[in-house]
Amino acid sequence: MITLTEENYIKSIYQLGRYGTLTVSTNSIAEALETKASSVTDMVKKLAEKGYANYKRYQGVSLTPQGKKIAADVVRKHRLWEAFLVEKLNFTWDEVHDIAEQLEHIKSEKLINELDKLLDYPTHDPHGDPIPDKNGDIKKTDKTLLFNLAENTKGVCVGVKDTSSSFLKYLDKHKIALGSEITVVSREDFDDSMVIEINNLKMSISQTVANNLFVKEG
Amino acid sequence: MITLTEENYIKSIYQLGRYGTLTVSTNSIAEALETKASSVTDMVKKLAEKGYANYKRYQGVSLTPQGKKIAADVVRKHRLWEAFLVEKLNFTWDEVHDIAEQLEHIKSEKLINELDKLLDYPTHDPHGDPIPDKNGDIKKTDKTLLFNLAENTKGVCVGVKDTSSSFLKYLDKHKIALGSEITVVSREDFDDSMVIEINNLKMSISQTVANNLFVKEG
DNA sequence: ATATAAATTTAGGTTAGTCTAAAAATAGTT
DNA sequence: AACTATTTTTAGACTAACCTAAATTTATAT
Repeated sequence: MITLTEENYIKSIYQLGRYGTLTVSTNSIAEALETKASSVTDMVKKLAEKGYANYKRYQGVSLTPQGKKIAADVVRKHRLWEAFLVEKLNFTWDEVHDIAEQLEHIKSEKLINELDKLLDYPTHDPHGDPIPDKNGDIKKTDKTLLFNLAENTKGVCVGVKDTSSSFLKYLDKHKIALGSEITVVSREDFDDSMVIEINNLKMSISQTVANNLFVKEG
Repeated sequence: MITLTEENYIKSIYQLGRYGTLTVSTNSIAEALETKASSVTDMVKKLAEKGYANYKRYQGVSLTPQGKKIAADVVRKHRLWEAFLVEKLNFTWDEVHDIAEQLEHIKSEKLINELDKLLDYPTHDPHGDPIPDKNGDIKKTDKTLLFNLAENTKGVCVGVKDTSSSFLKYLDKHKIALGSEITVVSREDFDDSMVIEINNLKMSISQTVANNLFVKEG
């Protein structure tokens, strides 16, 4: 049996390693889980013993195929529950993360499959993140950060990188949502801010905002 | 903060004490939770310290008003989740208990209130057990065990006492469900079995069955 | 290449929840 | 009332997950 804590470590390793990094550092895991590096070392040894992780002292960690499957399952559950909360229970996208952190550990294959069916097999969660399928496979889309768009190009908002409540509320306030069409009007060199047009209104956004919004070009 | 384990102990004390017993024995809690009496003693001391239980050595345990509120909340969540699984996710009444045992510990007031709304404020779970309201109040109905019915009296099935999968499947097989009208045709003295009529068919049931079916007389 | 800084691991200790075995209290029986 | 059986509690020990502080390894900079 796998414990709740083990699942959380595996999920962290998975998510930290998601953008190419072959191996994940002890410190980054500790930071992500708000725990201490020494605790991470302990757990990572255990995960390696159980066959979920590859680990050599001082060399970082990666997941075995078995570990990856577990991680993808947890992520799948997390995102399906988020979709459920928004679609069926009137939650907003800034309210769902913490509850999904709890729900993602519920063990029942039928439950998650029925949830999937009830929601009509969604491919993305309310933040635009893809939902892994039953096999753990994710079909990745060619999205880029708004920050990478050149002047006078357009994009459609397809996701957020920062899913913190404060950022999501900022977006709500300015009527920026998944599906919004955004045009980059101009870029400011000195502070990397940019002026965008959205809903026929021009507004200035900071580099931070532009670096946390995913868009699909064109 | 209250831990998952503490919640489970409190729920057990609540449910064991539900039929009148002023105080619940250490052994009965141990049996209900499949643990050892010595572990129960430890936990019960802690619950008393935290103000959730009344406890004097060798004298059994009861819940304080605070403890009762916690227990009723957990039971409310358990039964609402069971109703949800059956109503919205195509589960049968014999499949829901174990999953609800997990879901009952999810912490989110909004979640449970929205679930309540989605289900249109159900008063009973799929086994006929009443769902406590937000204040922890349960309106109890005047149900009795089928075993207590005299010959030639009728009752409507309104609940089950044993919620084990095997018993529920037995009922399914013989087309006995909540709402079924049952007539006691005759009673057998020597083994306490009885013959009942249901769906225009006569069948014999054992004492065990009659002692685990709740009916509303008349 | 060596010194220093940063990251990681080890060593030893804490807490929650559990267990077994032994001791103490209560209940039941003659 | 005294003996026995049952129930409950205590004592001491275990595991999972965590911590701090010290030691070790790797990385960085002169």
